[in-house]
Amino acid sequence: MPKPRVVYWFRTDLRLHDSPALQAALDLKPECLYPIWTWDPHYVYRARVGPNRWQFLLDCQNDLSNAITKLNSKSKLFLIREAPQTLFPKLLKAWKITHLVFEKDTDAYARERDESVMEIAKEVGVEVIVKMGRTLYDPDELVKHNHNKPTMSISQVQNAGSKIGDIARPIPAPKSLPNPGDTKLDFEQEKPVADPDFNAKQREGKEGTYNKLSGPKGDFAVPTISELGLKKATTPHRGGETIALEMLDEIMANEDYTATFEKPKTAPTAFEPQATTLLSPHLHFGSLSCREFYWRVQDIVTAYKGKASQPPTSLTGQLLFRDMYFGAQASLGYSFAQTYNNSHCRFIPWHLPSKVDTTSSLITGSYLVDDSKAEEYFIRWREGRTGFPWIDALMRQLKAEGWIHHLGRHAVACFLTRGGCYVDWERGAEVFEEWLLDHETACNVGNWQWLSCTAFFTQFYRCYSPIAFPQKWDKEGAFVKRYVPELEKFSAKYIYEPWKAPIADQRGWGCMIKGDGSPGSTNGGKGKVYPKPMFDFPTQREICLRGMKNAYSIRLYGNDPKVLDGSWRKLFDDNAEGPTEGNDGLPGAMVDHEDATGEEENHEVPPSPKAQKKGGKEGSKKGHKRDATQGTLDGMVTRKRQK
DNA sequence: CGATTTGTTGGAGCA
DNA sequence: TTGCTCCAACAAATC
Repeated sequence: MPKPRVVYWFRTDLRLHDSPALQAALDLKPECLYPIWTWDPHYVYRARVGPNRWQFLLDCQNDLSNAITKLNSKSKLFLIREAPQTLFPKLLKAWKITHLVFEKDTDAYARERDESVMEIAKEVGVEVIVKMGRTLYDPDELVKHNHNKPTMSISQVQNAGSKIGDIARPIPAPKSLPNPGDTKLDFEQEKPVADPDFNAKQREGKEGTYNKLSGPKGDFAVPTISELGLKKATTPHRGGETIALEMLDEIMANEDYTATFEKPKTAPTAFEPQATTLLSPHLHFGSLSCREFYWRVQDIVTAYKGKASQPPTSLTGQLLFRDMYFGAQASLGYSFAQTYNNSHCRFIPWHLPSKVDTTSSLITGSYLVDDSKAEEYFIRWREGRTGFPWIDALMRQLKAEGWIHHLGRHAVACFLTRGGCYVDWERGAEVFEEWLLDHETACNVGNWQWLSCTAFFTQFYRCYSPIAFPQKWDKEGAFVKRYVPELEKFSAKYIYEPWKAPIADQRGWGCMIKGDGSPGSTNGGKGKVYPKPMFDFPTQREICLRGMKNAYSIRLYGNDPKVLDGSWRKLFDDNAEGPTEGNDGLPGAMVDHEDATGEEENHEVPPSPKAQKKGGKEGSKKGHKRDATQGTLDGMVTRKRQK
């Protein structure tokens, strides 16, 4: 029997330490091993990925490629610029591959992709080996041991986990790697269809992801930001396994911190240094193994003389939440990431609801502007000019650095949804998806559902105040002053509500509180301005609470027939909060296939709020392409059957 | 079964 | 400064 020729396909496991799948590849004792990456058009065009996360990904790839070369000077991470669905049929033949090995991925799209790749491999007689490695427990196993239901609470995860058994100890990094074989590519490159391109706005140069199979120099190198045409990153946080392991070492060196960590007690206002580990982006890209993290912490906790913290607030508890969200997503699939058709997400008639493609039941990536005020609130929230310094500082930090503290995420998420703007959580989740370095669909979606009280959490009367909450840690407002420098001279008394500062003080502190923070609102060239608050918070909080109480009493979930067909409106008063008016509008914000508007920027503000949906359709745009956020790649990659 | 407790991370007022 | 109750009140888990 000939020796195996193996392709190891890296995805969200960009590391050498503790990779069960890589270990399985090496256990084959292959004649040659090709470590590869393929550019998935779902990531390039359909996921929302800002410059900071692109940079972090390229960092991870560079670091991994260098680490591979250190183990074998003939090897590296081979980046091949084509969609896996079209590349593999050709590549597996060209390189005479016998085995394809990769880490299991239970994200909704990834499952579909991997299914089709496995089918391809079968057709060309290549054996596929898949190993779980991304989470503490295999999400499918968690679900199985949770009575085949999505894991919706930490206790469910703990119960299911205890039935699965012990969490595996990490596997050491390999000490050597086999040579790759001949890397000739004697086939044509097939380019995916770039349209629609959700990431067009992330680019300033020419998009060159798919210019040549082996890259511009033909050496399979990690692409540069300029090759991909991307804007420059602004984050100080960098990727790669080397950095991740250094960070882990540094954190573990502080045994008190590691053993007594309690998430709710860490300060979201800390910035030098941050109060939490900042390892989440590494967990996302796999530059740090969650089992490595788990056992390093657990061993310190076991040996700790004092009183150690416990899950769920402890460091290991944080990993259990991650597993919980993966378990929920693994069970619910595409519907997990949206309200529509989601059996476990409560239906609330938020403003700015997602449009839904009637043929797929998936949200399209664009939304209905049912209310011009809500649209203004959303845009000001996104741009960090709400007039609430705590919220604005967080949103500016998020955009610039790609990371904010977990409690800061709570504050801005509550503010956008149930505790302020009454805007659909899906709007906020999309912004986080674009800007977060650590964006993980399962965790992001789960946390937005949590904070909006649509799943996982229900106590909507527990509402974060943008004024009182940050004072728990930062009375002086040092955090605000760091990210909203306009206010750097403001006294502690007014730092969280600067609109209350006397005009004379505002003048003395060199910043007037006026306008809405848009580029046009200045002080006529005389000093700085910071916007007035966009609403009275106590009033808005009351409106939201009333809306939530009402929606909760109606008790609809995303898969209720009344939600699916639009008759939910009959259950809400015409003057209830949200797009509730009338009894015969379109179902939710459902749109016909052809009516899906492509671009996020397409939202014309309606002349009068609530008027728009009366007519229903906004004019037919025949032949418009489909643009599902979480959707499949229909029409993007065409799989050619091999003879 | 109904009652009680618990749930990672609220706020205001008070001792 | 910390810890307590109440606010107006959800729902799953547990007793």
